[in-house]
Amino acid sequence: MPVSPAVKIRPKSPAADRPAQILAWYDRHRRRLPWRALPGESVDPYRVWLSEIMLQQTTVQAVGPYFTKFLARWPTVSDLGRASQDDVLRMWAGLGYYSRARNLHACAVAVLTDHGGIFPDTEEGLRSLPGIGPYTAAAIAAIAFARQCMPVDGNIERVTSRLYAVEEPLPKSKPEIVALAATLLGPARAGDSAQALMDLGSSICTPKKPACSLCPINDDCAAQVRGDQETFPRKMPKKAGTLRRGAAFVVTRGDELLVRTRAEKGLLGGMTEVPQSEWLAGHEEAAALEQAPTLKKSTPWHRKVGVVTHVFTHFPLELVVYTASVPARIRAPEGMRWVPIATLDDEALPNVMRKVIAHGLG
DNA sequence: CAGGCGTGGGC
DNA sequence: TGCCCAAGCCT
Repeated sequence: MPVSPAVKIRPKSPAADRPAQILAWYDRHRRRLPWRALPGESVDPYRVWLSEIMLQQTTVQAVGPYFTKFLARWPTVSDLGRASQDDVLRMWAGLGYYSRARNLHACAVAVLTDHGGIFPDTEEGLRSLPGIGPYTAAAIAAIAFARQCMPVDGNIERVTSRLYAVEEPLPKSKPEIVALAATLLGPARAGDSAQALMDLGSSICTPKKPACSLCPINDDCAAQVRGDQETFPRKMPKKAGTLRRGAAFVVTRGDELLVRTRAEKGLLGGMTEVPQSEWLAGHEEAAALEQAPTLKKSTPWHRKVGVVTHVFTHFPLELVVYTASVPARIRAPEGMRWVPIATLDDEALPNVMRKVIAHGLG
């Protein structure tokens, strides 16, 4: 008996079955990650929270070692709440977006002092804590507490916008995408539904060259049917930042280096740096040199050949590096301190400063 | 509410 | 190389 045409064109996954299709795929292809409980294992809200904060705008690969380090040093949220912010910043150094580390510590303190060391178990309660926004609150509520929430991150935005071919560009389309993503939530297993979409987005429904042939809901995807799935999600063009320049001063006193701590808020807040000029778009090197630390009457500065470049999210940076070596009797100027070069790894040094120091000492 | 806020990897 | 991107939040 010949196969009827109707059989060939019937979708294999009607829209109503999407949540089940997605969960079935997840049960076969889920990633095993350090912060994920295995099937049947109890979920630790602390681990879920810690991983979600670290994963904000950060790749799984980068987070791995940091998550392990944090968990070993502070096994519970109460342990973290009793730590000093400086210890937390030092442990976070290199991971970027340092306000996350400050908020992480503030959140642990709040959970310890205001909630007896127990995380709130609702989306609303979580949302009130520092560093926990709409996405993270929904993610923790769903994954750690089985609440019926669908967090919407970059992955889920992409999957959803392709599935429904959402034409409106982000960020205006965000509310629409959030509403559409919620339809992918099954009647149970909310946390698995969310993590399934994230895994799907990271491994199959990728920004470039998505592997649609492997997707469990490919024949149900509006963009895939049209063939322009790579163009989703639509986004508003972002404007580029202006190049800023400055001068950094690498001053040694024997085997010690002169450093200071940045202001608590703003760019690289609370992190360690070498003394340096302001970073300005209309930078003039002579003026920058006037902002060198005052050490003795005529410190002989040596300008290192070349520049250190660094690209922040919103502007590129070029730093020229001056070095000086001063005698042992020279004291650190107001607000600065000497630290042994051998212990620099223990400082809260952002990567841009590690580049500067390497350039200056090299 | 648009812009500030790090870093590393992929192409 | 230069650009885009990666489990966003805060103001």
